[in-house]
Amino acid sequence: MSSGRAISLESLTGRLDGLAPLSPKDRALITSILRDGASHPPGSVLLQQGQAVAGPRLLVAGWAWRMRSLPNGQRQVFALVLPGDFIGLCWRPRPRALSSTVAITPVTTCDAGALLSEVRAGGDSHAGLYEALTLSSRHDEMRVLDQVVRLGRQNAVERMASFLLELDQRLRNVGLADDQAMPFPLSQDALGVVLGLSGVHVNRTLQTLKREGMVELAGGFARLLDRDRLRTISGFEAMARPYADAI
Amino acid sequence: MSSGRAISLESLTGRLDGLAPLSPKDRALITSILRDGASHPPGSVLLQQGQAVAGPRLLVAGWAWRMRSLPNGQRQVFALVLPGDFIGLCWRPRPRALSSTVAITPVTTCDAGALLSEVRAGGDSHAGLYEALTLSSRHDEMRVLDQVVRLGRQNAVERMASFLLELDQRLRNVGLADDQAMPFPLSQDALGVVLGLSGVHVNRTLQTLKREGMVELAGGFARLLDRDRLRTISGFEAMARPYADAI
DNA sequence: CGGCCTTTTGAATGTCTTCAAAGTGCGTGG
DNA sequence: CCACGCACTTTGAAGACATTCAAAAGGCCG
Repeated sequence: MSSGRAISLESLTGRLDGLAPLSPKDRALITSILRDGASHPPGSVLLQQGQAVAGPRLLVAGWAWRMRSLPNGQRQVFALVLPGDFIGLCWRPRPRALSSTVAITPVTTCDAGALLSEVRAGGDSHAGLYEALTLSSRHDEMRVLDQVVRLGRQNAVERMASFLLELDQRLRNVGLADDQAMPFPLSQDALGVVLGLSGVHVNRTLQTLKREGMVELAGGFARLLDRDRLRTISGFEAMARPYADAI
Repeated sequence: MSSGRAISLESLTGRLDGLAPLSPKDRALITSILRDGASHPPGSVLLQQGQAVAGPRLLVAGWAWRMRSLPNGQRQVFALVLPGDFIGLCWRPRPRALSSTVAITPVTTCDAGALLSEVRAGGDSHAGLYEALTLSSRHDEMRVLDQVVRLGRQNAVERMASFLLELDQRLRNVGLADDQAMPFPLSQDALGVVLGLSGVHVNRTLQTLKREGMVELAGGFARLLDRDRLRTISGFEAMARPYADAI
């Protein structure tokens, strides 16, 4: 877990504490599951659609996507999974996965099974962490709805703006980006898969945003130079919404 | 609750029992909440995005859509809500709604707050119903993923086929449709809103399906004349998947 | 019958995809 | 150090799919 892309313990507890106040016991539990991680090369299937979930894991470093593979060989992405996000988190025993989770970059994950069972067994002593985990799942759902809006109602430029703002907010939230720049390991083709666009059109769309001075994208990093204009273009405050309890 | 479109008690308990075996106590509880319903005209907002949920309700008759209103006046539909579906079902106190639910047709709903609190308080005595409710929410999530696939990867004919099959399966599952026909109260414009297409293009798409003898659509009813071919066209077995436990 | 909503049709336009090829950057091995 | 290979980016041109605008036709209810 030495990658520069790995979430720090502070950022992880910070993110969850922002969702619901954590007790010292909660923090200790989080610390304990971070002890040993597993590495997965790009393309690794972290969770297979239709199969029973072995146990929840925490993504610590790298990027993955949550997607469905279609019978005709196509695939559709529902959301990105970033450091600090859980994979296969579910309160019922051995649930079956509705979607696959696949590593895009090299990825590090930790077993979160112990965390889940401790919280479940702990009752009130882990009420804060329980609440934080539930809210975290809620946000996953919210991001899928954002994706529906992108795919259903937005053109290429709008999708790109909305998606870049989402990434910006999420990565800053876990301390992996700052005001200046964020890591951006996606190829233009991969970006097209996420946004439901061809790689060629992603290229032209990015050129527009660059020409207008809103975005810089090079060397594995992205800079949002004009967030206000991007927000205007994106058309909905996908990521400006408070991280609040939500159906 | 006299509408011909209302779900019967048998169908409702049947649907939930298919998700998880219900006890007699579960069935009595379901019966009790069906006693009095409220009527809402088309366009009624049953649940408002961003607002705290007053309490869960059960849709008994009529159709609604779960959607988001965008700042620019556009709207995006995430899923249809049909008789037997819950609205605002959530295990946490006073959650905030991520999406609005709006009546398309005249609608009847029942308060399901008592059901939720009884199940929560009842512990093991309502384990079956608890499981059924949780799975029901899971299926709502699954249908949103189906919608993402439609919007992201399918053309007009494919979307239409996939959507009609979904409706067919869901309505038959609650006894509101049979092998022959299903009620179909949506105008072509409304259908376009659901599928992310213009009303005009919905019209042309339907003509294709009718000309090919796959669908009949008139007088508020739809007939799927060639389900096999529709399944082939739809490209993914959205609704043929077993209603199983799933992430 | 008249009004209103819905469906149908035509034509022009727009956005994105596809195919093909050229250009760029970077690491590996000679 | 240079040459090569490979993946990614960029560019052009043609075509597919869906939208928009406008108008005509159909159906239902007062």
